[in-house]
Amino acid sequence: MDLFEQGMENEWLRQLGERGSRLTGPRRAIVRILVRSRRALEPLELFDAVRVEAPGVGLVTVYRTLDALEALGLVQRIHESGGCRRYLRAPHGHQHVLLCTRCGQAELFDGDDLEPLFAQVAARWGYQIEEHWLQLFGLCPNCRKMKA
Amino acid sequence: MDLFEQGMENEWLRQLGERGSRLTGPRRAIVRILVRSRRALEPLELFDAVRVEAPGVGLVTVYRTLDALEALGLVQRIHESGGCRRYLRAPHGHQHVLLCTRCGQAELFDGDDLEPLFAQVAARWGYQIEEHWLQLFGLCPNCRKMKA
DNA sequence: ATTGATAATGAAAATCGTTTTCAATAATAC
DNA sequence: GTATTATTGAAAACGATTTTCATTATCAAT
Repeated sequence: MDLFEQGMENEWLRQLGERGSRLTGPRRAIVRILVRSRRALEPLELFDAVRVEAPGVGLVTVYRTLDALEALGLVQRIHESGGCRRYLRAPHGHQHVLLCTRCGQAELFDGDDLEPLFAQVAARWGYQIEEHWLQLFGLCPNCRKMKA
Repeated sequence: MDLFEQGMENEWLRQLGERGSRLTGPRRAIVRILVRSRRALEPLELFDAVRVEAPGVGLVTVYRTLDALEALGLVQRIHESGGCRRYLRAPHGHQHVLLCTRCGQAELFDGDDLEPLFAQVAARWGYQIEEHWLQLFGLCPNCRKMKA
């Protein structure tokens, strides 16, 4: 049923292992939750979720595992006006993040190619563009109904 | 010479006053620095800069003034991978932020109209888009030379 | 399977940036 | 000028994250 998540979980563990990390119980539990979450999660939320299945895990390990996954580019910090501490699986290629401001649900959408805009800005300001961030905020279909 | 900054400074003070805030020495000093800075500044950096001209000002007042200016939409927190604590004068309309990753210099560029992209995403995901957030990172002309 | 080297762990303490509290001060309306 | 009351700076409190360290568990080599 959740073949997609299962596959991603295995891939993340593989990449962790390849990097020389040991595949411990806490790490497996943390990856398992992250891969399956439809929302971006704060370290403490993730900690709570992990402890349901793996009661012994410490908050410090959650922080350390998030760092490792971020270093591998598997997970990304999400920036919001209220604070920037939630993490989400990282977008690939031209994907960008779309967040529901009410329930926090997150989507990764394949955005337009923004290169023309970058070229234009680069020409105007003389900058050499290295990176860009685009994020959209709105109401998901469910929350739109709720609100109506 | 710096008529532009001077004008902006007066405008910010006017808006603070209109909101019912008192025009105190510390506030004037903080606004003066912010309006003239070509870089986004952390509260502590701003504090240091302010204290050169107004030695008595406390760090707490810097925080409180930044909050007030942010509430008025005059100043905006800048998001970066290394942390999200620097503040910059806020973009207007379709303006977005362009940051030099080396020296921290910031530009506000008039970006393309991104509405078509939003409409496309809204249609595909059923979201009602409320807000968007675009930032570019790169090397400014000066830092490009330095590096070469 | 057993072992040994060492990466990873959890708990406690330390640290960092920011916010709260509070008595003293200063800006504004009268 | 004077009274009112927002603003101030210093100290203490705070929450999130990081560091430290002794113990435990993974994994490679036997």
